[in-house]
Amino acid sequence: MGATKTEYFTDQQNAIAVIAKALGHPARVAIIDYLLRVDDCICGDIVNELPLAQPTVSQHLKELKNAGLIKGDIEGNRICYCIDENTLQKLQSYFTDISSVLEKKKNNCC
Amino acid sequence: MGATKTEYFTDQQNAIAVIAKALGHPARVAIIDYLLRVDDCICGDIVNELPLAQPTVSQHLKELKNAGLIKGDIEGNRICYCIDENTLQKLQSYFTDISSVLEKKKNNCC
DNA sequence: TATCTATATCGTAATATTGCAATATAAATA
DNA sequence: TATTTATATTGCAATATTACGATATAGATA
Repeated sequence: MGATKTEYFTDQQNAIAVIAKALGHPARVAIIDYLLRVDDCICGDIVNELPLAQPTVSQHLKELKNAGLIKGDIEGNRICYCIDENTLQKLQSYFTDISSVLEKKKNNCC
Repeated sequence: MGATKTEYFTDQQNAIAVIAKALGHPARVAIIDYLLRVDDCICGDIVNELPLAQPTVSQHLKELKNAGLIKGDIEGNRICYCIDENTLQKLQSYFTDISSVLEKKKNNCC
């Protein structure tokens, strides 16, 4: 018990859940926000932007990377992270689909 | 240690995280999918649609409700759940914002 | 009223997440 | 080469999540 039963759900459902889960922590939302604000990709100071210790930030970055939401290249001393637009696109089109279904339904029963 | 430090982040960041977290489990994505497929709001058999025990489904429904993603009315013996479009709208517009920022940036450095 | 049916809650075990100090790694620089 | 700087990894404690059996609740129905 305790572990998510991913094998019982569809690939699509699991894929959406993985991406959503990665965004399910304010620090990770803050990281995405920061990467959006920064010009180009000269990152390297994400740690200073967050109210968390360096290992904690590193861990959150790892999770965002595992979920495919960001990608990073080694650049000398530093790592340059930026948003992976493809993955965000996936989530966005999922919501677009939902919206269009809801649009057709127009059920106001609740 | 161990608890998320929500007080360190903005209301917006926390709000997005709460909604995303609720979608961060395939069973809950499956529930949303099911509510989208069902005509009207004559639910009442969500449990049979999922490969999980009834208390587990009930718990997932509670979390979706707490996050504002679904709403439910008591209808006699049953509870009629349906999607709360406003909350989904919030997430969707968040992604739309992100997309428009990315569109302007066009940074291909990673 | 007794029973059935649908859902919620409680209690608890298994597992996962969050956060950080300590330490490791590796490139840059003195 | 020694030091500095940026990031990752390890190890661990605190907390949260996931799942479900047992039980409670409450409307519907016999």
